[in-house]
Amino acid sequence: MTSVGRSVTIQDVANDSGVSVATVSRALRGLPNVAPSTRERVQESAERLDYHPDPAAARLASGRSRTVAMAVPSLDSWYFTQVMAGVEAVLTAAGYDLLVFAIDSDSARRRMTQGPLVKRADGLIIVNIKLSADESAALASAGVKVVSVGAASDSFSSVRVDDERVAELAVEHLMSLGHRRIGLAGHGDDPMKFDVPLDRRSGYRNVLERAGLTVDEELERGAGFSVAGGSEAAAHLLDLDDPPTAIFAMSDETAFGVMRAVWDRGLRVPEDVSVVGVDDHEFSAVVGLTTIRQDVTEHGSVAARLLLDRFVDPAIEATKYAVPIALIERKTTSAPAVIRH
Amino acid sequence: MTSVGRSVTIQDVANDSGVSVATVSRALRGLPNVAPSTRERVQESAERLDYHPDPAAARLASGRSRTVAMAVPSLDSWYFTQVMAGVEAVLTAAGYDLLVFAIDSDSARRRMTQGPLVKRADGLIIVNIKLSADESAALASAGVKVVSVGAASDSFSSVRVDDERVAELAVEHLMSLGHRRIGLAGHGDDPMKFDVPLDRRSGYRNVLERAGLTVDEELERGAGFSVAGGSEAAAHLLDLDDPPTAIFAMSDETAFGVMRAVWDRGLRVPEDVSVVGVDDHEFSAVVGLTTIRQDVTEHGSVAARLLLDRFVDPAIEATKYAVPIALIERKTTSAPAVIRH
DNA sequence: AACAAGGCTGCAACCGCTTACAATTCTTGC
DNA sequence: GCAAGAATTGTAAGCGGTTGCAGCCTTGTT
Repeated sequence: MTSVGRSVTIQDVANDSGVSVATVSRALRGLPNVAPSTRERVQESAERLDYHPDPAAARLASGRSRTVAMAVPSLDSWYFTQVMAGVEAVLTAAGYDLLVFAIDSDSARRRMTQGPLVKRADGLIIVNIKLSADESAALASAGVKVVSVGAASDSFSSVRVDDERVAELAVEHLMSLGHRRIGLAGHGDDPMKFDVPLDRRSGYRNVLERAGLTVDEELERGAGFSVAGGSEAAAHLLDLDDPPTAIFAMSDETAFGVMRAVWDRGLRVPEDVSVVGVDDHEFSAVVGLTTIRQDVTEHGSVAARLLLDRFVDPAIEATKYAVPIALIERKTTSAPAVIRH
Repeated sequence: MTSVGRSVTIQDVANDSGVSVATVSRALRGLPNVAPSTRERVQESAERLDYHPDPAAARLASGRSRTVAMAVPSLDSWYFTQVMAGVEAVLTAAGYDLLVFAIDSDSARRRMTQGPLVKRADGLIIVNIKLSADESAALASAGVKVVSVGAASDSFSSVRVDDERVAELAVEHLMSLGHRRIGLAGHGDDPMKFDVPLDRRSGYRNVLERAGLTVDEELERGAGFSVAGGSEAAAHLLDLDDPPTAIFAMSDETAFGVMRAVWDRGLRVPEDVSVVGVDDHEFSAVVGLTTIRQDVTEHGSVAARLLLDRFVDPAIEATKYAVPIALIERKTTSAPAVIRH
């Protein structure tokens, strides 16, 4: 029993409905030049026989895989999986498959831009990964459409937030509360070299400069977009001779780490140190973190949609989609205990 | 420029190395019965030409896709993505592709067990989803190997924790601190009908009964494994005439929601209400949540490994792998303010 | 009534790889 | 030195669709 019964093929449907396999193929895929009555008959047969085209065969014959790959630096981060949720929803609705890759090594990265991956997907969504010119060219010449989330690009569409503005919103908020010595946690050398941290640092500096303050590089501390990174950065900042009264963390996860470090020193948030993050992570509401909200799932759904559009019309121009942002004030920011000037 | 150049095929390698395509195929896949010298020559050609077999063609010819699908109730939960990280790492190392599906509707569920999915993957990893006998049979007869994470099964391998024991550890810990009125947040009618919540409730009840306490169903409050669910459940429990002095939440995410609700009432954790969760989520350390630790990523890697084993030896028997657990005491549990008896 | 123009269908050639089976070449035992 | 058996390699038939091209039927024209 449970023999792996040969599954029903297009030939079976053709026999059943009395037409050729070519007509079945055309009828089922909604191509023109099929008599309505024929199409109906074929559809009825297909349904009755529970026919499902073999994706491998279709792929081989057509050269299209109806699959898109998504490459992220790591799978265990909240941000990436939120994006993935958005991507998956749109793709599934359109009948596309989603292939997932973690790009956590050079070899994985090579796999992404060279042979293997390319033959598996029609499109690629990269998240917080910046491609080199060579890599972009390789993908383009292989016919793989790319959409970038997080990092901008000239050669393909991207969806991101205005990162400078994100930082400006956060820092302006802290300035308006009276803070003048504001730490920065989160820029730094990202292994994937993408520009989000740099843009956010620019925004941070813009606000300080516009207010006539001098930028103190001592207050800028690199950190991964992670809890651990935030803790490490905050520990450093709090140990300064003249520590900041507020810290702008480049992501909520970083901010949680910052808060942890503040608490570990017996200090209070926001009485001793104000903290503001970016994302509006699910737990931000739990701990009352003030943050710059962005709809991360929307990043994913927009990216998927842009890619699908590109499939139907390859000539469509690359667009830069900016997701809206907003300051969400909660309980981790307040006026500094001692106003400095 | 950037013309989509025809990529190099097995025929090109055959020509280059002066053998037939059949020999190339055998040589490159490491099959026996290929002269060492020939194999070497073929490998050298393949490498020089940058040959990568077309997965669609291989799939069509062999009937195997070297792809496994992973189905989760939702993609935006910490738990599922941790599992995914473990799965992806193992799969990628073995040269397998990972297809991801969110099973959030009946139609998605049907898609999983019937035609479409089955033709896309050799194996399926389901997380916190319990298959009906019909569904299992459908997959088996289609030749798809299944491994379950979270839910147990008789027909295929599963990896999970001893859920009764998880709950016992948590509740025993609370009892040892002196708590006698302990709330439960998290069991309840899961849309995917899986048994983790029920088993954990059993464990919870076991401890109470062993201690000679009567089970008060009023203290058992359903909730999704989410922050919102935890808040809702805790709000209900705290409104009881005789509220619990401690709450066992079935996941850390649930526990965070519980804590939120406690704080919202102006109460303190653990002084007024002790809280213990399950998972050891990344943020548990941040907020100091006492929890029952389980290595979720390991769930994924073990599941993937079991599946791969099954591919090489289909006759291998279904195993039930239990991931170790441990109580991690932090700062959300303490003796109750008033010891009742 | 003859003819051109479409609208539908079927034919058949791939797509690139796997794998039975046949063919050829080596080894070995005697 | 020769036949049998083992080790290699080649031949060719699929796998299940897609799609360019040709052929057959209707219709509408003149």
